[in-house]
Amino acid sequence: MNNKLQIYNTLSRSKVLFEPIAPPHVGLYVCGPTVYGDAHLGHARSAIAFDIVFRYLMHLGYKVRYVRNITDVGHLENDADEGEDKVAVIARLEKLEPMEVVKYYTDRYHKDMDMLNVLHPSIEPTASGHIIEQIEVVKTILENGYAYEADGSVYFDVDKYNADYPYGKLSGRKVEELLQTTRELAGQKEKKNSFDFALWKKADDRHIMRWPSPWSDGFPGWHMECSAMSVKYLGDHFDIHGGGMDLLFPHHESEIAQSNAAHGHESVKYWMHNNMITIDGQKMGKSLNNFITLQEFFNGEHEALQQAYSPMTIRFFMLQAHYRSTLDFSNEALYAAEKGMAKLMQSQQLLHDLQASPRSSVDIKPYGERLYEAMNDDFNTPITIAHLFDLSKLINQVNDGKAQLSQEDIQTIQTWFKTFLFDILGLQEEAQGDNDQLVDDLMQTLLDLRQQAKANKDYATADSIREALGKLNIQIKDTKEGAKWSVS
RNA sequence: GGUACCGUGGCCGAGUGGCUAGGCGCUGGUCUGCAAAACCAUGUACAGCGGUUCGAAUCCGCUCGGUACCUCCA
Repeated sequence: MNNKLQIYNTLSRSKVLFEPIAPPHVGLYVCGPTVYGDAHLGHARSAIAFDIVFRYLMHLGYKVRYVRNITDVGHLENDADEGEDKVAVIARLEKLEPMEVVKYYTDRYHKDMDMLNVLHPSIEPTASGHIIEQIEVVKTILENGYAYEADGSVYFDVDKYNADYPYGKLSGRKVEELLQTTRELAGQKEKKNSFDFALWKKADDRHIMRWPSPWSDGFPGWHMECSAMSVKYLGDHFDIHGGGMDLLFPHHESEIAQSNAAHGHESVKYWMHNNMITIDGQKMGKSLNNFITLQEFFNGEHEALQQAYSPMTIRFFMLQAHYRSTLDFSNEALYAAEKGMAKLMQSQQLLHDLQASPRSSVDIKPYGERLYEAMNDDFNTPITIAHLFDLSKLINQVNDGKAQLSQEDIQTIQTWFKTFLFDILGLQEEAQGDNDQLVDDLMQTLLDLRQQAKANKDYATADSIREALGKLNIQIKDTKEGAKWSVS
């Protein structure tokens, strides 16, 4: 087991050596989507970033339990109907049962993630399925004196908590400063302080999603589900908790507070946060209404898109930037990713029929070491990809007779591609359409015709065949071994 | 206003003191009937100003510009 993995811990704002609490087991919890709309590029970022973490940890030999929740209870909607649940708002608009909305978008989310080749988490708990667990945590926090009840709702007493534990340690905030900056929000009158947050909220009459509790018919507070479910499945002290940077405050900060208040200690050893996707320099997000859904990327149907981009192009695009950097969306960048990935895939395929030499003209060992170094450096996928491009160049040079590789080295490189490109980065060759025998035979017929035309120097016919196929997105390449075709 | 972060060649994007990042694009060459692909060649980029240092894109200060969080958001 490789023990050189460095992870950037948001808590310490530095890279630290990853040392699991109970090796070989690793507990990984990631904040999943709120299922009230289609997944967009930002959701993909988070899912892919932690898919890489999951995949690499498994590759290193750890036994990982990966928990990613589905938020189906919804959090408070502050602007419009106060105290109303996000999922409930949509449900009423569409005249559907809330759970119908939840099911619909959960299914679509799963489908999108499958297309992006994101592995399924080990456990995918829903907030609505863990109301009892959440109530238990609220009870414990009340018993420990860090919360108070007001008119059927329960609030976390930040002031009281802050006397015993530093509130704001994750996000670098201070309670005194929060006092001056917090705005007027729903339920303000019931709170002792503006920065107190709800652990349990009483539902008003119109609120359809509600559950009984010792305090009122209502629903759990914003941050409760992750605290309750992470601990339930990973224990009250686990390794990694991840999520988007926009969840840092108040969501994750409050989770830390809830852990201390409930268990007397923090639950999370390493906090990881992925950065945002930007569009025109601005965060792509639900609230700004500037998002492009994954389905729109896949079919190209959005005014900002010049073409469709395949799921693997999206994935490759993401991985060419480090997960902690913002990544700016543009057609040019996506196009570059598409071309770059095709190049990698092609040289990887070339490996299979590469001419081996008695001995290699280069020492390939350093290439492999660099691949691991890159991944060990806080999952630096852009560097990993850069090294794969170096290998790609080497392969092409061998193919051109400008370098030599032994059979043994060719096999080693094949293993590296399988391990890093496919297993760890999770890329896959795009489906070549319905590639059945009939298509193969038809294509061979066409290529034979074109070859005959070429032999007769009837280039007009040869080119017209190529052009006609080009319009069907079929590319012809003349190689030493004859013409080859591929679907883009 | 508070907190955190960023500003790299045409585009995207690594890199935190000295060693070619990488991809895409552009241009020229090799190959090809022509293409495509590939290979070879090609860009003295680090917001500005000052400082530390033998040496800074990289450290420090200031200025300018931008973003995120402080409200649900991946």
